[in-house]
Amino acid sequence: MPITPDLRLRIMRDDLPAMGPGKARLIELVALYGSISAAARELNMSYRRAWLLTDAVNSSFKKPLVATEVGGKKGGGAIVTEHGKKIVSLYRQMEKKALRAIESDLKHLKAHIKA
Amino acid sequence: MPITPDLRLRIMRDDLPAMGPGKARLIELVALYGSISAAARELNMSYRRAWLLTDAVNSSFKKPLVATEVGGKKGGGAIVTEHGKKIVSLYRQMEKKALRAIESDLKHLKAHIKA
DNA sequence: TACCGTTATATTCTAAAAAATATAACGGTA
DNA sequence: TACCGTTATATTTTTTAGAATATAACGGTA
Repeated sequence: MPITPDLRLRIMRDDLPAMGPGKARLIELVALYGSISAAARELNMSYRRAWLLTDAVNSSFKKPLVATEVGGKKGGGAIVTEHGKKIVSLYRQMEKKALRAIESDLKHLKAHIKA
Repeated sequence: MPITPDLRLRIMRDDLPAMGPGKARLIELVALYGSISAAARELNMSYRRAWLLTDAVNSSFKKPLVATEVGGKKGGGAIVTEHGKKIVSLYRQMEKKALRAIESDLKHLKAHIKA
């Protein structure tokens, strides 16, 4: 089925993205691996970029979504706070709701697009 | 109010965008001006890009959304077909529905973002 | 005929985004 | 002490999306 919707939701703060699909995905992988650099590797993204994204998220929200520590047994690491998990989960739910809201119209629209 | 949602809906056909926010806006301006080049000027977009976008739209849909003619009294021009107007209107409605579907969650999310 | 503004199309240039690279500091372990 | 993998940060390079530029053809008008 080659015709699909691509719905991107970004939450802008002063015209800068505070949350969006890339940041959400990154945070999910940070939660999985406990490391910004491991998440970046998984996404084939430079560590710098991944760090800048987490930094932007943390400085956009009132409370941090990602907590980092440098040095230590594993050299350091990052965890996603409980608060952060709730925020990402809410964001994902919003994506799903938005998609559900258009699915019947989408079916109609698809009928007019070449297969 | 500096915190706003930016919701972009793109309809992908074989991983290429068949309809999206840029194409919809362009088509609306073509309808208004009766010309691809006038629409491009209004959008501060190169004519080439505008033409490529309309071309991509027309070749993605079964029936053309934009009909062009070259030469003639005004040098040529472009009109948006009735079918095209319906498609763009449907797309705009989908955007609105998607936004409405998330507005209450958005309010909740906003509360966690710095003012 | 010589223009005019447009569509249609190709080629070159540019600026923004991301990657690559580099470096320092941290806090553990051997 | 000398590593190790990480966070944190700056600088340089590369990629690439879009702009600029150029050209042809079309169908009217003067």
